[in-house]
Amino acid sequence: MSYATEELAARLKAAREAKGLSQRELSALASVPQSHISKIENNAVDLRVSSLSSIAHALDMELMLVPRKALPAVQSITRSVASVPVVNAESKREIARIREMVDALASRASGANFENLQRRIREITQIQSQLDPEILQKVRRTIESIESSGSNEAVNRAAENIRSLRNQLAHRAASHETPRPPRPAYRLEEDQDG
Amino acid sequence: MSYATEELAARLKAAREAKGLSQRELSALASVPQSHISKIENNAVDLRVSSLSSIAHALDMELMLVPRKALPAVQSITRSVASVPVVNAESKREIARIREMVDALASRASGANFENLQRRIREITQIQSQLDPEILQKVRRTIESIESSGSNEAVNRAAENIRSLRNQLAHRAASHETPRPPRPAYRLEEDQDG
DNA sequence: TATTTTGATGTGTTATTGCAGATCAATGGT
DNA sequence: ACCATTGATCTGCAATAACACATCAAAATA
Repeated sequence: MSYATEELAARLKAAREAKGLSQRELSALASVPQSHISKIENNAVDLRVSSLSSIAHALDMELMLVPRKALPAVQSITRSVASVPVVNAESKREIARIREMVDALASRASGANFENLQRRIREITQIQSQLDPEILQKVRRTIESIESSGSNEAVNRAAENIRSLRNQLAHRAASHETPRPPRPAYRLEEDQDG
Repeated sequence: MSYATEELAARLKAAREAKGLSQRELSALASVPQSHISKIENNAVDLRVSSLSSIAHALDMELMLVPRKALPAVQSITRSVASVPVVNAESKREIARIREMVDALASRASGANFENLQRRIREITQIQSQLDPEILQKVRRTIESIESSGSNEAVNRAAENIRSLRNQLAHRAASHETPRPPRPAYRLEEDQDG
């Protein structure tokens, strides 16, 4: 469609992929037909604000009006937060599979132990940088080991296991990763006219 | 309409009023019927993204998708930039009148001198905080003085005059205004879970 | 290789926007 | 008192988003 919406469409698609969701999965979350999502991502429709908003919500995003003056700052912030740190397709699939398994498990297991496990999983999948399929497969196997027994003890062991993996990742990241955003990276007052 | 769009509508209205534009003026700028703008501001329609976008553009705003994580930071920034610093109705009218006069003048006058004057006027009307009707009336009188003569010299005098007024305002603001955002006012990583 | 999943595309129907143009009460300006 | 402007509201009409399905080729998975 118009140039103005092009970026929004791209952002939606990027956000969905960053979350490792298929169009159909997203369509379920946002209660919108898959066909429609496809059209939207291809910028083939001029959709309604409510639709855009609900899809954005499903992707943990918010639709906002930001003053031109604040644009550079806002863009910088969203970039630094959303920055999709190159999680390859295989990792995404692995993450998706793990999520499924946990969801399936949720019907049987419950309680503080399980919630703890869920948190650990959320933690490790949120690291994103340094996430590679091997690690994720370990995570998956760990969870599979619960599925058979289902005991509280197994849940705890898995949680601890995953925490350990997460720490390994964090350590790896700390050693040879981008040290830190060196500059503030945004400022107000873009000096828009003399 | 839906709760989600309510804030957008409110922001549009606020932005328009902050610019001292009437619905009809905005409708001209955005090529959208006034009746439609009224409905939009009252959140009575679920409008298309292109419409929202074009109106936002006319108001110097941009439609953006921002990740939940970045929301607090972004809101803080946009607030600090857009912060409608209580320009009362009378001042708004005064500003509008000044703009009209300048537009009218633009048909006769032109050149670097006139552009300079225009910039001065933009500057002073953009200060917004500390703008009171008295000052604005002085500005208007100054411009009126050009209208009669129309000489280049008069234009220059007016520009200088307005610059002086602007400096007074800036000084006033610096002395007993909010000193500075004392805290960063925003941070990333809203610690949204565990 | 066989199966499943994914994203893109098509069809028909319904609901609603968006536009045009007019009206109106309230407010403000002269 | 008179006139202009503002914002809200109504009409009809055309365009099209949104939906529910269905289908399909390509890619991923088994």
